[in-house]
Amino acid sequence: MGAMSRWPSNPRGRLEQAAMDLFVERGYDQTTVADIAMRAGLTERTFFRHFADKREVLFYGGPVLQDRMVGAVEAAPPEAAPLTAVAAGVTAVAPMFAGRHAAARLRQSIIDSHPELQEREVAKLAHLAEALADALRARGVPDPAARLAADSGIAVFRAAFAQWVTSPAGDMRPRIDECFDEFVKIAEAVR
Amino acid sequence: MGAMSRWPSNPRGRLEQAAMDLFVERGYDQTTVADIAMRAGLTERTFFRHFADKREVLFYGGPVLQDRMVGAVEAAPPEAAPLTAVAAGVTAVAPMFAGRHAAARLRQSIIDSHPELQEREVAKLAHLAEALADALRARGVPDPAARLAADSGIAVFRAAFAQWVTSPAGDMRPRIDECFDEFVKIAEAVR
DNA sequence: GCCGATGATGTCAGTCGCTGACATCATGGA
DNA sequence: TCCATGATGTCAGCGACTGACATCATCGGC
Repeated sequence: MGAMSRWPSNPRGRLEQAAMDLFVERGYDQTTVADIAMRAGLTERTFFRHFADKREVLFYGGPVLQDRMVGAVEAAPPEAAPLTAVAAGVTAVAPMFAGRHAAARLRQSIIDSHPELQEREVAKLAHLAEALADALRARGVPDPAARLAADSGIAVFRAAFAQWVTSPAGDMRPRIDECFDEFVKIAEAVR
Repeated sequence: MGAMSRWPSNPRGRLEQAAMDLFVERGYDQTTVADIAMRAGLTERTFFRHFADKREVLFYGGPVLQDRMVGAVEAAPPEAAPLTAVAAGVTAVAPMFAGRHAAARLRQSIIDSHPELQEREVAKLAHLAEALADALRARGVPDPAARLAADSGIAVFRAAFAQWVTSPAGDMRPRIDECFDEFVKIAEAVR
């Protein structure tokens, strides 16, 4: 096993850092993978052993977020309504952003600077929605309700995140609650 | 429905058709852009003059759909609630799928066969959602409501489309209405 | 009917993302 | 000590994509 994260090693972290730095310094498409690897003291080939492609270096936190969110949905009481379970999933993830406001902001500015990265971001969110929908189906929620509830949860998350990053630092939780309330109001106002 | 254009020209259509054929015959990543161009009687360079990249050849109908949907939102009565306006946009687009069930099904099976294409598809939907949100903001709907209502509309559209393609041929309109009702029920059940 | 402008296409060369195959090297356990 | 293992380096190559320039067809003006 022994994957120690001492200083000289931790190649993955070094690659992530080098990539972020270079993307900020020169921009995403003025940075080659070879550049990133060189700054991290590694080779291009090694980069691709740690990340599936150039974009992925910015999205490595994804799986953790997904596991947490899906776990909270699975842990919700069986009698909870679909959207209630999804809301539990979304709020369960809020603490993961504590103290990361500056980093999230920087990361988001990079993503917003290049369509290729935005594409990957929405793909990650779609994947997350799919995992949420699967968790709901496992709770007995049929389609299309499962898909709709999952996509609704992601919509709330996206809106809350957007509010959170563009505001001065603070907790993400109240933003989620606000957006969730707003979401319900919008849906009810249609009557 | 063939409408396979006449012999002379219409290079874009020929490229689209050649790409579809080859993707079905050999699969997406066993098909090079040079293959597509050759079958269409053109060169690789010409392919990239008509489509921004290899994926785009499958997504050329996007802008039309978006214009129609956004137009319907803009045309909705000013006093209509955000989600009502969005619903008008989504339903306005249903007729565009009439008589295209088989084609849509084929296209979807190709997209589902490769992550790169799924990524592009959700990116297109995200772009559509953004356009919808802009139309709502132009109607005076503030954030995060505009974003939430737009994403909700896209969620309904996705769910309705998924129901429609996986069912025997028929009109898409009732699917949209069903999914919209289901969506409202889900949102209300949270109380 | 000729002629030059315009736009679409072909040709060529090159960069970069990404992969397979194989060599090297450090580490740790038998 | 030795060798199994995993991480890294090296090399060759494919395919997506782009810029630059040449060619060619078409068409309006003369």
